[in-house]
Amino acid sequence: MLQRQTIQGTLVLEAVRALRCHATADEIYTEVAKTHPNISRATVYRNLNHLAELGEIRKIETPAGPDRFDHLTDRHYHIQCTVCGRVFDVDMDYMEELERKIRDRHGFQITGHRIMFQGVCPQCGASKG
Amino acid sequence: MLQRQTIQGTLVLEAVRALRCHATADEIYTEVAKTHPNISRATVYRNLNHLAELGEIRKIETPAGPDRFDHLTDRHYHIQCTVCGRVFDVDMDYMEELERKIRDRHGFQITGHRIMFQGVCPQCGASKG
DNA sequence: TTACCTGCAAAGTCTTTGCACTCTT
DNA sequence: AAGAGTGCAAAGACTTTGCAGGTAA
Repeated sequence: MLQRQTIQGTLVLEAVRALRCHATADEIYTEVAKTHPNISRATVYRNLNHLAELGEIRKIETPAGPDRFDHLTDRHYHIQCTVCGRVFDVDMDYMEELERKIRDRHGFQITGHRIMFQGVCPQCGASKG
Repeated sequence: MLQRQTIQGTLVLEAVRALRCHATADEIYTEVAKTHPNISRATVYRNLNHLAELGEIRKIETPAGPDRFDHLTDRHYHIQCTVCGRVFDVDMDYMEELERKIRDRHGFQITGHRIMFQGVCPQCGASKG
């Protein structure tokens, strides 16, 4: 159950941190494969999921496209560019009070919430005119 | 380009409205197949996407599991039960002002946002004790 | 008639899993 | 040793797409 120290696991974690900007599993695979060409995608996925469970990284399920992985583990919101697909952090406080409201109104035990903004990033907006 | 009136398209729309509670494509397929057994999943998917583009229904991409389709087309938020996977509407006003904040702070053209709460629904919470 | 729509099957995308082998501990 | 981790390939879940024929307008 406990994480065993492996080269692959270390490289995956380093890659998530190095790529910073919410990389996909495939991007992480490509990054790691640069120095460790024999690694398999399955190992990358397994390590990403494992690290996410341990809280070392955070998995971001995007509405469209593959999941992304964040080196920041505090709760925060994201915005995804509908043109290039990249995901960015949003500068906004986490609104815990929303969860209280829902818990009181509906009979739910709330474990969290996520907000994903959609829009066009400055770069893609500029390139189109 | 314009929607042509077909039996399949009509049935799909009716099924989304009849099922109400955020059905998956597969649930809609099953529902329609009851009266029209020869329909194919591809046709269901095509009609769902088409109807969503036309604004007749709304597609809800869930963080985990298949997309769901909502007969309500106004903007609102959702909560997904992490046990049974069902999606429910949240009784909370749409917060347009959030988008303004982001637009001003980051250089994004915002087209929308979605909030998905996670939790355990009353039913699943009760059944576990 | 036209070109959109359908059903079928195949393919596509993203992720997980079974298996035998290899490592860390 | 023991069993978690690995690589490979296959499968899995969900969705889209190519094609030939059907059908609404």
